[in-house]
Amino acid sequence: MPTVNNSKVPVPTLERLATYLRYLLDLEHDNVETISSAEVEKQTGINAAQFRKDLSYFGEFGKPGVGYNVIDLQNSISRILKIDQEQRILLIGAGNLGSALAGYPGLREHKFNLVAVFDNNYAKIGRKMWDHEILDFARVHEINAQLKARIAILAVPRNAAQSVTEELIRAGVHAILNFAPTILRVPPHVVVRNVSFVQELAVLSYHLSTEHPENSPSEAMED
Amino acid sequence: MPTVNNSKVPVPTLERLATYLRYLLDLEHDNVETISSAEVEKQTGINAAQFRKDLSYFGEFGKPGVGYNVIDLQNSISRILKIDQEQRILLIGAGNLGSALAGYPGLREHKFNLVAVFDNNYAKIGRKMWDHEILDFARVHEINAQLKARIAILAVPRNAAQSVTEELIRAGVHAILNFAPTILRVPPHVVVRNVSFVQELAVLSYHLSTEHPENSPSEAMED
DNA sequence: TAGATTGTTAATCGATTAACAATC
DNA sequence: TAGATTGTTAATCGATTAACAATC
Repeated sequence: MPTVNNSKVPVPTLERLATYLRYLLDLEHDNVETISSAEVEKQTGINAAQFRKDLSYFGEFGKPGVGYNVIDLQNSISRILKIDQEQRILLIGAGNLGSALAGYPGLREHKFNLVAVFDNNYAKIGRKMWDHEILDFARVHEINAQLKARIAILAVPRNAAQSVTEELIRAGVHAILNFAPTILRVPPHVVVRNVSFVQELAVLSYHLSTEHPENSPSEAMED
Repeated sequence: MPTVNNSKVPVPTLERLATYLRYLLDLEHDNVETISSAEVEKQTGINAAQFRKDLSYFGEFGKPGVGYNVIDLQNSISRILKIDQEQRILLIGAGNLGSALAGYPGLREHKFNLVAVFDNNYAKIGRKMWDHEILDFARVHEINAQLKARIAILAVPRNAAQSVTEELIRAGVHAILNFAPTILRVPPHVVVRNVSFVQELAVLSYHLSTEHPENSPSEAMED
């Protein structure tokens, strides 16, 4: 996917940082104070050298002979990903998926702040979804001039996705999480991440069929 | 993510195959009969050699000097991904996300057949979600002995995810699409794909902050 | 035939991982 | 100090892409 990669940090590194953060929150919950990269490997399956390398793009966070302070590393990763501060988000599309996303508590927990919900369906505009009034997408430019959100979640039908994207960019959005099953064409300064359920299921389907001649229920867990 | 990769086909190739398929459906809709790899590159941004290489893992699908027949290639890719035939799917978790997924028409369109919905909440069991009665997850083994679904979609809270996964594997599931924000430990014959909204947003957030000093709305589309 | 485009080889690029000197 | 573990370099691995002979 031709997603912009202006920096030298590999995208897989960024994805893993989010994984580490989640894992560190678990460790904090279990009152673990310090963790070594070897322990990370044992518990997450991510190679210890990979973990250290990922962090090394951003600085030095551990103590040789000791490891990493769980809370400090949490804070460092949050700061790297810029999710230590509020990130305002627009949601476009108040259908089933939009509604599920708007109601997802994980957003708030990570300081993602859904500031407005838009749709173009007059049957929906003016109604409430969770605690958000559904706004007319035609007003997105005007409204985002105030809100200044830079991230949008796109949960619209595929045939609307490209035109909505272009309007969002005019309204000042720089980053789009796209749930529509289509490739968005965007200028180089805009970042897009695609989520496609059907694609994920197709990859699973491929693995199933090739690897499993027949039903073989198993009890063993690896590691 | 330590997802199983028993075959020699790169996972990115499989992901792109699903993308090509989507694109070919658009072409069919536009009554395009034949397409060249150069045209694919122009319209999807995926390198022409990449496209040909991806297909070459599975055979020869084009005619030198001519290109690829749109319909034939659709059928070939569907067969490769094994989505030319019905794939039965279990959905675990009848919350907001589960409901949105169950109502998603894209599943049916791609021959994914949601055959049962489970939850462990007695307030939900017995109710209807779309056209599915919500079943007691405690009965998954018994019920899937009949249904023989091999794919499950996991839309449960993170703290339930691991135990539900283990029960699913005992019930004969080999492939899991995991929406819970946690790393699942599975035996080697089980394939997992993770979807994490927060992770996606975190990657977007990183790119935003590093690349855009200030608001600069733009009208230009690339290409 | 001449022109176009494939399938595949080889070169390039980039990400992962092993190894180890530095250091707590 | 001795043991543990980091940060980083260098080696390995694998995926992407350019180039081109084969062929329609």
